[in-house]
Amino acid sequence: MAVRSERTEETRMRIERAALKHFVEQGIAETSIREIAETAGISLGAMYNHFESKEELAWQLFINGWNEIGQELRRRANAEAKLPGKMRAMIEYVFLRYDEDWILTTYIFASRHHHLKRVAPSRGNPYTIFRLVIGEAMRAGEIPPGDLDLKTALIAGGIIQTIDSRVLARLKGPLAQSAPAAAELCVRMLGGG
Amino acid sequence: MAVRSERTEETRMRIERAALKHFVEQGIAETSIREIAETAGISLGAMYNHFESKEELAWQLFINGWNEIGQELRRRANAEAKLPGKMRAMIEYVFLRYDEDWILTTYIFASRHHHLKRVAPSRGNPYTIFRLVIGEAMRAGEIPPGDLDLKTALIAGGIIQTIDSRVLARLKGPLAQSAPAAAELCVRMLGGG
Amino acid sequence: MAVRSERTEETRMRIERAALKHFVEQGIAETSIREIAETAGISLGAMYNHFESKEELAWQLFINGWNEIGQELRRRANAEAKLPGKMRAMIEYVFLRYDEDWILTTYIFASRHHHLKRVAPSRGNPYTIFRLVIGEAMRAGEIPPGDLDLKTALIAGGIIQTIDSRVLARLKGPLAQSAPAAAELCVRMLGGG
Amino acid sequence: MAVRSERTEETRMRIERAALKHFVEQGIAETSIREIAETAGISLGAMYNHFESKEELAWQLFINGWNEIGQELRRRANAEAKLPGKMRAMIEYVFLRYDEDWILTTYIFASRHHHLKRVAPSRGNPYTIFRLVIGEAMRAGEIPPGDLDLKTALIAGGIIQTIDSRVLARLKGPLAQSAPAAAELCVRMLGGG
DNA sequence: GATGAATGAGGATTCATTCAT
DNA sequence: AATGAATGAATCCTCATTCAT
Repeated sequence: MAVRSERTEETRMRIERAALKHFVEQGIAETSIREIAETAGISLGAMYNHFESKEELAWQLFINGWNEIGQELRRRANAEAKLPGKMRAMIEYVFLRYDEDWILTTYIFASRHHHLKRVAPSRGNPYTIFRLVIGEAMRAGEIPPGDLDLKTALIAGGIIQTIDSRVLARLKGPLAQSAPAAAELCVRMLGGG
Repeated sequence: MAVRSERTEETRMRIERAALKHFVEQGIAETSIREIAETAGISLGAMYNHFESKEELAWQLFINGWNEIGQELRRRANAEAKLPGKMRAMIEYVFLRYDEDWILTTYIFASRHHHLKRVAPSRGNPYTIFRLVIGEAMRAGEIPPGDLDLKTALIAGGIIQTIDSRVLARLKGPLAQSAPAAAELCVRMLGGG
Repeated sequence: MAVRSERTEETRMRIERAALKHFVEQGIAETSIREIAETAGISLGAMYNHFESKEELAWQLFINGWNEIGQELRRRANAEAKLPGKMRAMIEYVFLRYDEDWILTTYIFASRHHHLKRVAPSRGNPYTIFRLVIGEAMRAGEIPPGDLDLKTALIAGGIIQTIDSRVLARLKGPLAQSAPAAAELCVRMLGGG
Repeated sequence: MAVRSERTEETRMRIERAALKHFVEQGIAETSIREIAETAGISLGAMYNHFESKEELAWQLFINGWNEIGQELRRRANAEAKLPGKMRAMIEYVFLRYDEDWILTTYIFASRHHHLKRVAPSRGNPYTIFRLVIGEAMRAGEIPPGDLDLKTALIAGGIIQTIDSRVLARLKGPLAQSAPAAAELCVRMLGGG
């Protein structure tokens, strides 16, 4: 039983990695189930023992990662007292996540438009966490007041673009080492520190 | 001749608007030529009198807008002497472009990943313009030195996200009026002003 | 224009005849769209220029024929004054229809279970017509009273089975020539004449 | 061993009932082995410990019932001396069978077309029994001579339709109580009594 | 006997593109 | 230029059946 379960789990993992690879390289719509199956080393039909549909597979990969990032961002932000620490912890986490598993992290951020219609804006959503953190800093007087949504968009968009640019090979080396610099820039933008 | 040409041009425009609408709402891959034709009010076959292929249509819509934005950004940046003016002029332009034609502007930025394999990184590319402007400001001593690519990513990504968030209805009203605030934040991030 | 329309109509007809042939020989579920297309001499994809789906094709073939038979039965019954005449006219029509186009007539009756969930019980429905005619004869005192539904089922089922048995090659020759005998038996069953 | 066998038998029964349910509700082709397994509460693979194939399962369910009905019809007909008694006994049996197990009886008659290619026309076949009984009555002078096949079709088809109409909710209450009326109508049709 | 993952053929449907009219 | 039928490859998904455990 344990053996079966392990094997099943292992197959599922192979499918997920294969799917991520193709989704990131070609896009979701441009990837066929057959391609994923071949890369995963299983038959076409077996795919459906593990996932209901291609869209569901894409969704599961997205939402699990999306929520995990959101939750971890919240946890790391809460562990720090002030904005600079929070911002640095958050950015560091995202960049570390990228260094650990660039393909998953890229997928999550690159496919967010495809899925965002289905995501409630407040459920473990990374955007929301950034918004909360910036809003609190404003209320605490750490940074000057201002258009919260604008600031959130600038910060969150900038961080995601950093990953994007990396994928397009504009930035080299482990991304995490850029986290302090990025965090400092972000805090400075917000008028803190 | 003139009449024919006007009509043709008008049909072409209808096709482009129809395509943009569907591309933005559903994505390029998820949009069929038939849907575009129906929305444009012409027959399926007639599409091919105006465009070589769906991919070519998507590409033309993208690259024309992309280059236009890049060129206009360069022009506006060049018309200003210092970073704050440049940044403000650039952001204002992007936001005005969005207010004028949100569907096209959204399409350009949202579809950039689909097309970026085909885009040389330096040809009238908005990223490149931001990079040049920030790089010049560094060399001129207007802002402290630092990782140019990181800064470019943070600035450019932030601005694009602003549009994205607008589409997801997180920001209201004409976007252009947020340009001064956004520019100031960006300049501050870069350590200028 | 007229030519196009004629051609289109001719293609549609070829599809319908091909579909009927396979549906009757193999059953609806056991017939593939590809088989129909091949028999009709067109490509697989072209099928969908003429019918939305296989189920829709099967349904159109059924409901058009079903309603036509119902309406004609009503017309022929109305043209006669008394039960024997009505019954004979009705049965004759069904049998003639079979002799003219056995494949369509067989299809209609053999596929009725597949479709009957979708049919309102009273809209031009052959059963309903038989029921009306028998009910009127009862009220007119032409035949003794009794369980109307039972009688309708016995009469209608018997007539349809006649066709069925013919298809299974138990009855030979033109079916229409059996109409008078069948009608007489039915009237006798009902206690008329 | 006995225990095992009982369990096995019980499982087999559950499969059969599940299959009948789906076959009657959806049709044979439209029912998957997986659906049957789920309704029966066993795993997909276990199905094949009990039946060779879906078609074989459908066939066994049909032919066992079909032959049982044919044999019992013959037995009941033989136990009566004259046509009215025979007809009444036969119809009563079919109707009782329906009241006892409508789902099986409905399946048998509704699926007969699917299987009839495989059925020899004379092996315990209910049609054949009706044909024999009517033929004998003719030869015995109980009823006037006439087209035997036509009469058989009318009688047998009528009786089956009675069940069909019941399923479509046109007739209410236990069907068996309609047997005397139905038998009388049939005898009258044949010119007997 | 039971389980459910694996297989791979088959089927419905879509779709970009072509082409005769 | 417009029309829309025709083409056939491609895609998603289903399903009967097998088989290792």
